Amino acid sequence: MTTRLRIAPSPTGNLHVGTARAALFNWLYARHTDGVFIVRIDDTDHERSTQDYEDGILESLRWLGLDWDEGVAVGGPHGTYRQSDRSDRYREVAIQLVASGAAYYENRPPDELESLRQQAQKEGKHPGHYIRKPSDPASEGAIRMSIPQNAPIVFDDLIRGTVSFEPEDVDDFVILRGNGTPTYHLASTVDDVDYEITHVARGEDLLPSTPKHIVLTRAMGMGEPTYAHLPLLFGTDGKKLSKRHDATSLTTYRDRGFMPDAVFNYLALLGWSVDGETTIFGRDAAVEAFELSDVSKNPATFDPSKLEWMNGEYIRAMPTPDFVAAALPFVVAELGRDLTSEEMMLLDEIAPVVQERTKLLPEAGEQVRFLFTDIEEYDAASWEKVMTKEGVPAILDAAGERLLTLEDWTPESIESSLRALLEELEVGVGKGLQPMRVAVTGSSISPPLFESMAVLGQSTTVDRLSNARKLLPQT
RNA sequence: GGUCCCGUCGUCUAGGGGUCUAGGACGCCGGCCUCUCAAGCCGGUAACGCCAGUUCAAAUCUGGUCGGGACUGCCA
Repeated sequence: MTTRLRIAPSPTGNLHVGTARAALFNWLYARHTDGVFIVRIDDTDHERSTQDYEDGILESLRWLGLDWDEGVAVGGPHGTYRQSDRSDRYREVAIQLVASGAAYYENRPPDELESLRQQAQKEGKHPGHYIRKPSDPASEGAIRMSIPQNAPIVFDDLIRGTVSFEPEDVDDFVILRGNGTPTYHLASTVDDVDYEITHVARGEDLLPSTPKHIVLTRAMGMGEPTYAHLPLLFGTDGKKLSKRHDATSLTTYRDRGFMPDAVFNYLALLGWSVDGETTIFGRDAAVEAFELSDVSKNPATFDPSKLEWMNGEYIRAMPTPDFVAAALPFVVAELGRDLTSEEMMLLDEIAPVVQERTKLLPEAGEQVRFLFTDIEEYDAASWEKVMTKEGVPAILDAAGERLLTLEDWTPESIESSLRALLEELEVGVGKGLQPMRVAVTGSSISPPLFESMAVLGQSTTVDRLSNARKLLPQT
């Protein structure tokens, strides 16, 4: 039997990292088992669902490299499908469940509602748990599931093991709202049945909903899928990762200059490992080794610093042309304009030494800025620390003079020329080069100096040495 | 409050009765290298929540306890 898995994002926001991680695990298992991976758009909340969010979520999934199988689910864009297209089906099931006695119309007299409200208060439960909010319109015909009280609801979770709920702890939950729209529980369960989903891997926050889904599935006369409840992702405060934490949507990671392969790798490591030793691995290796039953039970704290380290690993491992292509948008953003074709050549030239020093793509923009724009102002701390030292004017003068007449303008030639000069001046290499760095790049932190000068060009380099010199007192 | 889930270095994890004086990775600290910054290399720091029980032997099994989390909506 081929496995069939799905991810069901709701288009009420951008793709959340928690959802992305769940998508990743579903995708890994589907690919590992040569199964099917479906994307379903859970847009039963009409108020908050938007087309833009839907498009963004699909784009994020593609960015992460999670491809879904088109042609299995249809009706939505790009081989996905939307629950909003299946309203009739959900209503039909709800009616059938009422007919079979598995569900009932909620229609309680006012005094009974009041006593329920008081009971809810006493038990510390949300009042709406028993009664609809008065402000809700058209509430006459809500349909609730009736929970069979004869036996505990038990299931074997691939990750948790055997989980059991007593029926009296499961409330009669609404499956069809008063306005005729399905709730999440109904829509999701009906779809899992209709699309013959074999494995439901989702966040542990849905563990308490699982008995509801099982009751529903059985009432439809079907057997439930295999469940695998993934450990939650926590923010650094130890709470479930939610919108209140910063950077919870996948697009922020793309925008901050993270590589999809790195994010994929990092997310896969949250709750799972290849062998306990391997840290860096690609999609194929993950697909090869992945088992849902190997997923950890413990919640995982999202650690941005490890992700950043990993991103650096991936950036350094890329072919340089790929790095240039990935970094270009961030260079453009840094400059606020496009690069000319001449400037593109300069970027290609400097790229290797910048690539080594880049952890997040925007850093590449900062590093190469000095190549494409005049130095409007020097970094204040660098100037203070380096340029106010004694002997700096003489160093800059001598360097400018020497480089002005240098014939072979290459990093190697510049290096030997300047090293020889500093030896003549009896100035240490470290001490002597820093003023030049500040003069040429505007900061005491920059790509390697000789490469920087070589790419910048002879006349510009000499000009910048002289410009900085003019700002210093005459000796 | 009730129900359910979870507890190995600060963080992600390996481990599932002896090979564990607990391994790997990030971070942090120190050193080397070095034109700055990175990278790289070397070294260090640091954990089985606690208490019982089973056993010749427990991080591993059992019970309890403490702690954390999720859910408790006509949101998903």
